[in-house]
Amino acid sequence: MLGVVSHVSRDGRKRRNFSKQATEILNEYFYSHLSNPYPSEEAKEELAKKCSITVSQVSNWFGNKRIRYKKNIGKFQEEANLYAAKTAVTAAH
Amino acid sequence: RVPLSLLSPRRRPQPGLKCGQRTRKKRCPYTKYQIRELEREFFFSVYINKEKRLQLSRMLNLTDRQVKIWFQNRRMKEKKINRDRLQYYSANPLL
DNA sequence: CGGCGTCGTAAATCATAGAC
DNA sequence: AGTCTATGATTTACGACGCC
Repeated sequence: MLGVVSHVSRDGRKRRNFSKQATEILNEYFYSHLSNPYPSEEAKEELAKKCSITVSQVSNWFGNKRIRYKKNIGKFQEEANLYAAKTAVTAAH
Repeated sequence: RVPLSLLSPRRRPQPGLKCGQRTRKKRCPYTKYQIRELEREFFFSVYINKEKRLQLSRMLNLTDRQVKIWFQNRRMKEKKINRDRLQYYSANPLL
């Protein structure tokens, strides 16, 4: 469709999966706010900065994550436990 | 009724879907032809008047509402493109 | 009030990067 | 090297709110 930022933007750069650190940060937020995984605009901006991605990309990531998590909680159980444990540790100290 | 936007920054997601009926229509991708014509009209004007909207919807086999919503979405897409462009350039000042 | 505006989102779908 | 699946982005369709 019309131009847009995705696969190939003007200088032929292709879409890449996000870095492991970025995904880590996003998942930490998601699983520590599992009862309401809807970051405010400000939170999105902060996440975007920390992850070196755009605010739109943060929104896309949460949109995808929410729906995919909801549709198959079982598949994400291991991941959920991992980040739950992680945030518990960091919160304890 | 207190606006949800005041309860917490910006609205909750919840469709609510009050007890009645009105099941949400499943997303139906438009054809290349439909999109070409919608884009053509959008290029002419990003706001479409009722008359042209009715005419377009008849021509493309879409409802009046679908055309209205398509234009709303298309305008939002335009904004997003510009927002992303700005973020891109501010992250890469040399370009 | 009614209609159309934006904003944020759900859900389906698209495109393809990457894992196997 | 070719199949797939996971993942990021885009496309329809709305609900909630605003304005006139």
